[in-house]
Amino acid sequence: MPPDSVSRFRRFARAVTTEVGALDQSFLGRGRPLGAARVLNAIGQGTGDVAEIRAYLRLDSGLMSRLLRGLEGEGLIEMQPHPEDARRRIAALTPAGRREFDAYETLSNDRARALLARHPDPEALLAAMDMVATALSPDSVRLSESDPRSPEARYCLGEYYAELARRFDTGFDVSLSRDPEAGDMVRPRGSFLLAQSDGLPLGCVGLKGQGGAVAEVKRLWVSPSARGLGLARRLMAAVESVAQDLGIATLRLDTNSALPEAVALYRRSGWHEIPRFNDDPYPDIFFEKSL
Amino acid sequence: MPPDSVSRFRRFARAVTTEVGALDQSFLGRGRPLGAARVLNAIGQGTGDVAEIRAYLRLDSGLMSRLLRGLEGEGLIEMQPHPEDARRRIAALTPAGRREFDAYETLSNDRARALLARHPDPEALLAAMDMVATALSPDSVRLSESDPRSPEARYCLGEYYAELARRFDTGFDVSLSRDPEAGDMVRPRGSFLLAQSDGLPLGCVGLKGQGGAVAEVKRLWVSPSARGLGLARRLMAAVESVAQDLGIATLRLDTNSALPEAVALYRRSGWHEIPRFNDDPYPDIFFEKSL
DNA sequence: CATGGTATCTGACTTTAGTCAGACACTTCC
DNA sequence: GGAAGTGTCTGACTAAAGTCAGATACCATG
Repeated sequence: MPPDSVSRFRRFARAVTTEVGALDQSFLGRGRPLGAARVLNAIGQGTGDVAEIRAYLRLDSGLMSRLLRGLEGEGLIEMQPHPEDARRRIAALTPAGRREFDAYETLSNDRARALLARHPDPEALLAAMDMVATALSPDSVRLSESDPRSPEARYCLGEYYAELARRFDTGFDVSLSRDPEAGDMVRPRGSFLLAQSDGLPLGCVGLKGQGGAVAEVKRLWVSPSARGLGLARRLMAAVESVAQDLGIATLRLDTNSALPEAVALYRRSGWHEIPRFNDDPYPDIFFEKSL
Repeated sequence: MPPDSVSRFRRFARAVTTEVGALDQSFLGRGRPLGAARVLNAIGQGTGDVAEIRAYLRLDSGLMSRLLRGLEGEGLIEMQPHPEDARRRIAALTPAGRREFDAYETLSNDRARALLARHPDPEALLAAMDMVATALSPDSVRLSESDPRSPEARYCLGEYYAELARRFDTGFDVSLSRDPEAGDMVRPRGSFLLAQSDGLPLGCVGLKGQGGAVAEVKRLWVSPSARGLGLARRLMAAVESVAQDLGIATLRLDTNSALPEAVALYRRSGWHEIPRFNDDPYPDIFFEKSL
């Protein structure tokens, strides 16, 4: 059989099924059935809201109730009433529960580290995993406003600069570009938007304002593992809507013809070319859009 | 939290766990417990040898026996004695079993197709999946002798030519190169080795002989998704051992300095450079090794 | 404040998965 | 040919997972 798409996909499915099964096995080593371990993990990760966990793990209410009682009996969790709705309940880890949760985390993390360590090119493997994870859960990409100095934002900007350096024949040196002050990309003057899927930053865009009716769109970047999903378009639409919110009438941006996808996107979405409006050495095309 | 390696890995793990779970759910739709469905699928895929299936699915002999009886009772399989060992048994699908097996296959395949279809770049996604699958099961790469005209071999050669075309500034045209007759790479004159993991071809190498004491190593290729795992070295070691088997005393090969990894590998493994021994336009370095 | 809807709990189940010891027929090796 | 080992089957279990029909307490609405 030649390796057609479907059988390649299914080889992948077999490999990950084995891996997932092996992780489950290792979870059993802590003397607790898998169902209880999963609930404990969900509580440690998230809100502890019983209904939410139940929806996430797709558990019957009866089963859920019993599993919670089991964990409570072990002294790992404590149940509290929901502050706004006395029918609901919130589970919280006790110190012992936190220790047990950490032990499960360690199992997962060690497995991850071991697998990455024995691979010749961990960064390439992670990039592949990012792409697969994004493809498997494409609906989960969420946009949010963020401080441009947050770790996630810094990560995106770092990737953005690295990509510019690769794309420009002359390389790219941040210090030569007019690096906007982070304060210009924070409300009320501007904003900074992040696209994230399950915690992983996949893209960003900045809105740099000076308090006037004109602002600049900067730092539009989408991770290679998430390209083609329309994320850039979503980011641009979101940043325009934030700009309107801030009372901005005109948006500008500069870009480079070495980034043809970006240029095409701007043209498609109502931007028109204008003459150079700064003396930054890197851009060679300039756009404007009235809101 | 910045996206460190481990949390990227674990995002991937969450995404595939969800996907695996969803596929299991869809399998349940056929009114048969998962255990029985898995056994039926294993029988449809492979040999039907009970011991083999039991090892693959890690099932207790008692459980296995009951699951088989259940499938037999449904009229989906028939048990036959093993021709060489009367203790062992072989399971074979009945026509009804084949239909049921196909229904499960369709569920999996449709899922795969749907996911690939909604992705903007299916080939990139598949390459990522290949890399992940190979990383998750690195021990499973098996070398085997194959006909160079088999579909798997053709696939490898096609990838090999495409890669040469990318790597050479001048491009690469197979017809200009001295394309060996497939017959020269078949025993007794030569051989062709494939590296495969779970059915997916990951690499190849050819041994081209003319019946004399000198033969040529050709077409060494390793898939990008499996590089760095020492596969090229394994292929070269295997081809040398086949050559000894065939009574060949001296091996030669030609290559190009645009492929520095290959050149380094040859130097590391006991080959020494010799003068040009053909007038093929592409190679510019020539090696020899005595066995 | 009555009504319908919601979140969780309880008890009484069934099904599935997994374990273990022993039986049996066969193979392998001395 | 006998001893040790192997592959499968059987019966008797346990544990885990999942289902379902109330019960109970609470919320939202008119």
